[in-house]
Amino acid sequence: MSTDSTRTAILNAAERLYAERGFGDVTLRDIVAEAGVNLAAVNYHFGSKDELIAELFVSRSLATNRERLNELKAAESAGGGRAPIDAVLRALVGPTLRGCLGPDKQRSDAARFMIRASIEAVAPIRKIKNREIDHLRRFAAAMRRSLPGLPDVEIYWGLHFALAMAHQTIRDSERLERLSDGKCDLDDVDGMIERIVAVSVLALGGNAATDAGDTKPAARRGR
Amino acid sequence: MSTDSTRTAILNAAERLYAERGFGDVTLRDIVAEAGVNLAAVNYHFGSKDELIAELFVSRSLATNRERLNELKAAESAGGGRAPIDAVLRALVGPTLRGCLGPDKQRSDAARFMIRASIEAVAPIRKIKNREIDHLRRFAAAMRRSLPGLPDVEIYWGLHFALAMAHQTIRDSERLERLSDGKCDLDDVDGMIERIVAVSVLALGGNAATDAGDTKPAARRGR
DNA sequence: GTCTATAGACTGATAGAC
DNA sequence: GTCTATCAGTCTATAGAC
Repeated sequence: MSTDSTRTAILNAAERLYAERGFGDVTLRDIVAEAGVNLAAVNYHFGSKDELIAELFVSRSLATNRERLNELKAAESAGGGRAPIDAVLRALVGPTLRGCLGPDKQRSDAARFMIRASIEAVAPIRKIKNREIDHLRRFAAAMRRSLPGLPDVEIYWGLHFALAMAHQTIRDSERLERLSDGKCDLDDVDGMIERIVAVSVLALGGNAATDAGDTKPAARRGR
Repeated sequence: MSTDSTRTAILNAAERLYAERGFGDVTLRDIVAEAGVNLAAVNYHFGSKDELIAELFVSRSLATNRERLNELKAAESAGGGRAPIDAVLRALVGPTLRGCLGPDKQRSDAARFMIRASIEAVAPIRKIKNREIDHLRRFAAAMRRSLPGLPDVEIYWGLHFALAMAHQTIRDSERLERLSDGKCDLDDVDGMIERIVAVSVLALGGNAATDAGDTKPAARRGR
């Protein structure tokens, strides 16, 4: 037993139980029983139940954000500081989707924990998500570099819709599978990413061209 | 005071407090204090806290579903049993968005309650949402009538993406407003509806034409 | 650092009098 | 139907042994 084996035992047990039964149905006593440690250890190592949840969530989402930025950086380097819009969007939604869906990932505790976090949105997690805006601004900037002629408002809506499709696909994957009678293949993560990227590119008004020219692309066709 | 004034007092107080502070931070004691009734009255009238939340949610969402189907029926009648795809999608996302967003609606208890329900997704509400599939099948059928040539899988993805954009816009309206520095006008509900409908139509592969012809419309453009 | 033991506040739920 | 009183369960927090 090394110095902080108790700490990691708590983290692993908590992630497993939250992934399995959700946040509302798992008590600290369940977690310490699963981890084989004492109740007081949670308070000693994390301070409170909320901080334990927060620690689990931040470590996972920092990893995803790092992956996103690495993909973005690689795409922009390859293009001499300016990546095609589909590459930017792929860097935005790819890591999240690959982290949560897919034939194997679906069963990993980490993936199911992040899905729970997305669906149930408990208080400590909501607070962390609100600090995510700075991270998204980097992608808005990359999209602006990719589509210089496009008004800012279109950039933001496009970014928002891309995230919307990605997150809701993670949240409601079960419903989509049932609604479509299995016709929508949720194990084909790459196909799903390309689908979302393609729709987002269309929403931004074109086929990943460098200059947009027109100022009112896809939306606003009035009724 | 009629027979069930206590019951409605509880419902109103609960909706108001949940709208204001969320589900996690409102106790039954807060609700009965606000309603001016006794603690035991909640259990007498509703059975449990979860059933009280469920009753609030079902009554609101049944109203939205009714509105959706009315709009759909009107559009299909006008078109002789077959509505243009944008009208079908407008009937799907319009009532939800108008019910939750907009300059005045934002402040109504009912609207804010439904936004909370969408974000926090507490257990009793999740269970109800899972029974919503039959309702969505009606819209999938209407979309199929509208776009007869399109493969089912495209119908389902299009329906899913339309709902994704609508729901995530409701859930994350605050973040979008901050990210865009107010450039995305979330008070312009009609503009937002048209935007989502337009993108969804593009995702389905065209400009609301009657026959799709091609079988692989928007998505799947490989990397 | 980890544990036992326990305190104190709060929660949802219920039995039983009226 | 409405109330009081009370239950068992939860969480945070801490004192003190090892």
